[in-house]
Amino acid sequence: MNANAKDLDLYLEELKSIVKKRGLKYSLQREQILKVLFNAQKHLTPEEIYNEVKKENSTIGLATVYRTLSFLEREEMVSSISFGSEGKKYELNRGEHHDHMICIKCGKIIEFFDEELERLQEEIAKKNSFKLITHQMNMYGVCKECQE
Amino acid sequence: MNANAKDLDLYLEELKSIVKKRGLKYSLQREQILKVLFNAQKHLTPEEIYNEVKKENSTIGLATVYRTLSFLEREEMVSSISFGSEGKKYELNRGEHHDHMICIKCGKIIEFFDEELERLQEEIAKKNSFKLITHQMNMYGVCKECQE
DNA sequence: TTATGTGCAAACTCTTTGCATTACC
DNA sequence: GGTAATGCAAAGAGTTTGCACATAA
Repeated sequence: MNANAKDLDLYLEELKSIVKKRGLKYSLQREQILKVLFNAQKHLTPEEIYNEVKKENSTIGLATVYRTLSFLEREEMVSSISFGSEGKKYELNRGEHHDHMICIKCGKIIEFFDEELERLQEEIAKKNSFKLITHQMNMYGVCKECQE
Repeated sequence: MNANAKDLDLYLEELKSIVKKRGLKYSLQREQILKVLFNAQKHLTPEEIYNEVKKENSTIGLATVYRTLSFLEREEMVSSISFGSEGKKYELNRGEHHDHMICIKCGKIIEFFDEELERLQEEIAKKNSFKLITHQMNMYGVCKECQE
């Protein structure tokens, strides 16, 4: 059992406990969708998730993917991001908050976390009597590779 | 002639010069859409813009609004923002860049500008060899009024 | 057993496109 | 007069919903 497999188990446990807490049911589909999100090294569209799950479970429906993503987002296990004219993309919440640098050439999304940025926002919110819940900082530009 | 009327004229002049530069044509519809964006005190959906223009010009088509918004965004006269499950909303670019605080209760968008935030981003981009072009910082939370 | 989840298809919303007509230059 | 813009309707994309059936608890 490697570290990754262990981590996945933790997510599956979390899913089980949420499902139980809400009096809902655990299903293979929910597990498969979560697994795909876990294994992805990037943000995925519902369509991409659907195609990925389909490799293991040819009968899954796209509607199930949409329903599951809404459910997982409501339960804060995944987050979505959308930019430009592209649709929503989803990622698994891996604990700590982060922001995004988005390459306008290749579409790659680079995640980052900056302590000072977090502090600064709190300050700006306070200054405006705004009760901050979450934020999304998206920086658009050209990634290192695409500059060459 | 008040200050506002003067400002609007400047935007109309800018539109005329862009249209000329591109070898395109000036139209009443483009002018009316720009005027609506100028008068709006908030971000507008294409549908809202369409309804607003319709009050003065009952034959305008929704497709024209979409086409004009794409055009104005391409020419950097307007910007769009989209959040949550809501569609895109548009605003006139009034010269200086700003970020947004979005109230999750009433949907209000509060604009702000913070010098230090701008500086910090440049720094983060540089640290990651990312060529920054623009950014969007969206802070989600509850506005002063909705906290009461 | 019984309520929830699923798959399918239809419906819906938002946006884009083709085309004949209009209007700008 | 020639070309771009418009309005309309139809087509597309992305997403949601209704319903019968399957399945977890």
